[in-house]
Amino acid sequence: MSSDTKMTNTSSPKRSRRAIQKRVVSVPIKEAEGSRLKGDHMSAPPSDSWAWRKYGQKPIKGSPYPRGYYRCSSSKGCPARKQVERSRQDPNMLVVTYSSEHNHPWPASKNHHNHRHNATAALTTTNTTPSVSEEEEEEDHDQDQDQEQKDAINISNESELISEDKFPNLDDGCLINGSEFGWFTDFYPTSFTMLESPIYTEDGDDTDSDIFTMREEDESLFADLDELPECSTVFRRGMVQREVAHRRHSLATTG
DNA sequence: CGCGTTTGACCCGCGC
DNA sequence: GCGCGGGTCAAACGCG
Repeated sequence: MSSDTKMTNTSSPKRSRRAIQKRVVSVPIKEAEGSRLKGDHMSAPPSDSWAWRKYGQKPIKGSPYPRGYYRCSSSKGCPARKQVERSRQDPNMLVVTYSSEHNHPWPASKNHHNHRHNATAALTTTNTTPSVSEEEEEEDHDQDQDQEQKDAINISNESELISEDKFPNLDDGCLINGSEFGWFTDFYPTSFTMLESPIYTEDGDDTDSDIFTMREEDESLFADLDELPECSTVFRRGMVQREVAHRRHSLATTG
């Protein structure tokens, strides 16, 4: 039969659907974007500069709100995916789960106030490892980490769950973490909360910077990290934010 | 006319 | 082996 052309056959199910690194981020719903149009039945996913196309929506058990599935429409072969759902505890919060990374540079056509380059490159180039790591970094792992995903929902409530317990590596790789969140910060430069749980899978050895390979395109995102009056309030919520704040401080001082 | 959104169906992984 | 829940695709519709 040649009428497959879909995952039904072939496609080599090498990796399970869950065998993909995921990053959960909680962001407050911005009315500005929420009321963009269509009324209010839309959760209005925060625009992170990338073009996302909705390809599905499903009600999630345990949550009164449905979950929307987005895909990067900038490039056809872009594996980048995004899941947006409203927090069960804080309807005012949006839980965005990012999967995979973009395999292409920015959609130059989409002008987008191209931020001004600050000194962000300093940290990004620290552990950057251009090369592969963008098509088959999907490792497999799910144990307590998976649990965090659920916690992520609660995090949006207060973030009390974010403790050293969850990020033992942070003690040694705080910089790396900072870099990871770096791109997030720019996604919501106006009012983000950035409560995320890096749920990368483990393979046994390589689970470091390789997970987060940033490129210049990503770096430019940082540039938007200026003074966020809200950040002072948001950052104190978790050590994760603290790291970023610390990083920003460094940059501000250095550059 | 093209693109994006919407909705239903289908499929897969996992738990019981 | 069956059922549940979740994830993705595909066709249709609406808007720009």
